[in-house]
Amino acid sequence: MRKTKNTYHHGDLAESLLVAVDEIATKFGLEAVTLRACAKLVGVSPSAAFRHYSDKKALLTAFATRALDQLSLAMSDAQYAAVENSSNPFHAVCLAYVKFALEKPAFFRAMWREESLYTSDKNYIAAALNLQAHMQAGFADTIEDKDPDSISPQELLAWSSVHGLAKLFIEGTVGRDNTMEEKIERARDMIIALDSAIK
Amino acid sequence: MRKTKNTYHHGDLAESLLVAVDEIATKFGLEAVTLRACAKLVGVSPSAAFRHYSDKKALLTAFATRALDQLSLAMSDAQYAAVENSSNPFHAVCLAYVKFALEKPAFFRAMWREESLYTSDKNYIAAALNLQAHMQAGFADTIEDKDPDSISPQELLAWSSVHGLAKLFIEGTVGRDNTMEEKIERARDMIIALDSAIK
DNA sequence: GGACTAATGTAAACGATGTTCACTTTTTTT
DNA sequence: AAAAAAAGTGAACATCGTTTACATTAGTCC
Repeated sequence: MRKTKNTYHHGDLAESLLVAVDEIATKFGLEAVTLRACAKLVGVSPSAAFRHYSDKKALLTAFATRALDQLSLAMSDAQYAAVENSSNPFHAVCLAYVKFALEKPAFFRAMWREESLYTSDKNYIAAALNLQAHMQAGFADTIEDKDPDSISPQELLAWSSVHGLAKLFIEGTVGRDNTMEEKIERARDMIIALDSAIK
Repeated sequence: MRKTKNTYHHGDLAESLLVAVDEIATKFGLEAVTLRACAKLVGVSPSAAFRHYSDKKALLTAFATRALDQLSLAMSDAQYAAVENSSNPFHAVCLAYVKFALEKPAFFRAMWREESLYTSDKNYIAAALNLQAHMQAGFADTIEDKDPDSISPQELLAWSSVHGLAKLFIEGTVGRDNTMEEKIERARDMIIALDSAIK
């Protein structure tokens, strides 16, 4: 797989650390992500990480940025598929958002943890704006929008509600004893209610 | 103010620690809340806290519970005032939710930080259910609800959207360079959109 | 009113974490 | 081939949450 001849120089530590964050977060939760654990997983001394990231926060910001991109991708995939099936793209995009949160909670939580992110980071902001664009693209045919640069109240409602539902699910505030399927069903119902409120 | 005669026994350390959490969180943010800092602020040794809370998490859970109660109160106040003024109670309750988040971000964030809370704590769950009840009470005249025990899709939409908007504001994802007034205005607009989607 | 007990505090220590610093090893440049 | 830059190491530090053994106070019972 990877040439482990020269063990001193790693090759692409920056990337490997991100993979390590992924692994640990997925397996043991975001709280278990520690610099030392990542370093150990990669097989490198803790201080090595600082050659590539100024901070733990910087590493997590990079990870969050990547997570945002994944979500954007999932949403545009869903939209594309909906157009193919000639089903409702608005529904599809909204549902994709909630589904992503349910299926990859570590990623979803990571991308919105302001307290452990540099939310002013250029790449992070760009990814967030990109996500917003994908969101609005999904709304395009459903919500009439005069000014495509700003967010209309309807768009804000749509985004807020899927975001909020995802959060409520993940926090366990809502649907604590629902199965995954039931949660998705509830999400679908909410999105239908949302739909009728928007057009 | 407080009799500082006997410095050994504090009197009501459990309560004082909660006040300390409040002070530090409000002044320096939730991340600055550390057991040692709280203890120092109260004037007590770090280990003393463990006589009253099994954990840092337990302390934060108690704080979150209190925050939930405050939010419940703010919402029922808003509802009451709206009824007095014969303005729209649904709008009032929703706006109160977002306003609380904007005005007391530390509290709002504290109550939803699953990662640092015992979300299965009895009191915490009770407070969360109570909040939900206040929410639904605010919706009562607006959203027709067959089964008052469960949450209808419309109610879920309402809750999700105000919760989501609050989060988006606090995270800085939306309205990063809006003033407080502008944010409230946007919230109002969103709630109006929500309203027309629900009845 | 004193003795016993429970409650509540302290001080010192531990392991884990993020981070820094002086140093070494490899890679790149010239 | 030499010099400079890049990427890694290991030891150390401060801080944090937490535990342990001990000290002090408050409450209760005879």
